[in-house]
Amino acid sequence: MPDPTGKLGHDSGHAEEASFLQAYRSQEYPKPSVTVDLVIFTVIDSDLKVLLIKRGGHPYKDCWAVPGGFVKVGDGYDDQGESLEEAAERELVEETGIEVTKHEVYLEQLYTFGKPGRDPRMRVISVAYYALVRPGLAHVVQAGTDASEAEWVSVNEMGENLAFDHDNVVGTAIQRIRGKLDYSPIGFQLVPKTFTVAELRAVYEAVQGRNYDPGNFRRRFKRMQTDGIIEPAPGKRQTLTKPAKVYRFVMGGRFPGSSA
Amino acid sequence: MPDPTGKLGHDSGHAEEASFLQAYRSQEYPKPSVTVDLVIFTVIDSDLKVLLIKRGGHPYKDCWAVPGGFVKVGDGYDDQGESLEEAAERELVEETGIEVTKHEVYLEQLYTFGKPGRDPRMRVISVAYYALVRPGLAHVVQAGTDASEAEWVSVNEMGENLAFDHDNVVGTAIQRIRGKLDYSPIGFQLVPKTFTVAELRAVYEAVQGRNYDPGNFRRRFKRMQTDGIIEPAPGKRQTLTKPAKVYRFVMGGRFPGSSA
DNA sequence: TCAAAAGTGTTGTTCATACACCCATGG
DNA sequence: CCATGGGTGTATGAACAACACTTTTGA
Repeated sequence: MPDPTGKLGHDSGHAEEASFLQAYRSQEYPKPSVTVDLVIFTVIDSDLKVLLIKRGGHPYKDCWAVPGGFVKVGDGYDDQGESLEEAAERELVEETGIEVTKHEVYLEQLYTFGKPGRDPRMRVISVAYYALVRPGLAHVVQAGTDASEAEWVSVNEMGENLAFDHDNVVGTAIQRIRGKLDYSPIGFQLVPKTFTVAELRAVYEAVQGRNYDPGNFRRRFKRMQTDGIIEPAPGKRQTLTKPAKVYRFVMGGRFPGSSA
Repeated sequence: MPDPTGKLGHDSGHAEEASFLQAYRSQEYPKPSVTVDLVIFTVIDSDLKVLLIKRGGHPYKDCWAVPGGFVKVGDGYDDQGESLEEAAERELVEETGIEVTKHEVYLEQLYTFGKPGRDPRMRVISVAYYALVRPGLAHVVQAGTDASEAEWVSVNEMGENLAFDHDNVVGTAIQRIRGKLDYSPIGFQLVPKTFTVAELRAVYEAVQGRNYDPGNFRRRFKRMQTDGIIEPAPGKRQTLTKPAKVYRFVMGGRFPGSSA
């Protein structure tokens, strides 16, 4: 939208017209490469994990990094390529074999990282997304990856040695989901489609990195139920001791305070 | 970060790496244009306003749009150009004459819009920022704009007829500040450096589009004071009737719940 | 003196936290 | 029977909302 012509607009014969033409002939200006990076979360064994990929080539060879790829840009007027969201979904399928619509994966734009020098080869601007994958789907990962090593890494065991500025990217993503957990329904995206109170609580504890009082959490859970956010589901869950009721997330029910 | 070489990346020797990079630099893939758009807010007459610019050229000639410009990308290894943040700051100065550091303007990345076709001329990916400008500085705008019309437009009087997808951009920005107002100190960025309780309340009302109970808001105000977020400032503010005490924002005091 | 805005008090509701407690089941 | 975890009750305090109320000023 910002447009080159807009400000200088009146195409009279000013010195500004030069830059007008330059801007319009898009090839004159150098353009950055634009990629989409994906921070993919899941919860395994009550532990928040991120999908990392071991880099096979330079730079940062043998370092762990977050999966990502170039945004497909068309080459003309007719074809302007894919959207950022589509690029992110495509990347998710390529890396994990998981399809967003089919598996009801939550995918949201996180932040755009564009500091010069973050990729030593060239100017790269990277639009980061984060995805929340249900535990049951986590296994699919092995199949989707081509040759490169992929692994679920606990956010607690993760050092500060990721490739590029991916430490920052992952850190930002963690902050985001921690912040959103309390006032948006993202917690349900990290739990099986039917779940018990304790399972949801485990997710909350994994994300926030602290313990919740079981009784208080149950009350909070009940409030969500009366608000129509969750509802009982048929069946029970077998635990170590007493079997527990299972619930499911109600897609239509609006979360309190989530007008957006 | 996603990298081209990463996935394919079986490049063996270091010697090869240089030439590999050179080879890669040749633009095999088409790249998008990347711009920075700016949603600049201020509060005038207890009304939330956005700075819009009338477009002089096509497309969307004579439509109102949000200011924006291209991100400067270097053309080589040494120079990779300016960061997104720098581009946003530069754009702010160019359009309004306001300097971020000097005038303590709040500037934050909002969202990245990249749908194909949003600019009919070419593929444009636009990283949007929003800025919060104190009322006293709003006048500077007239000076900074070159030829093109610029105007503070009330968000309430704004239709759905902005250029490109700028309706969406502005709408997203409004949502953002509405959401952040309650749990972050952004409200102080829309008020003079010293302010009264009523002035801050007016800002809150302008942003949220609803009225706050003066008594209750005062209590909330006091709580911020005991929390060390704001402190009394010397002087008084002359109002229509009874003069009011003025306060100032304490830069160091951390906002409750704003760990990030 | 009167309107308007500054400033205070009171009450009720909701929600988070802490913590004590009962109940059912598998070992 | 007994430990574990499912499930319930109660008390406290913080914060918000609604609303009545007093005080201070300029016109």
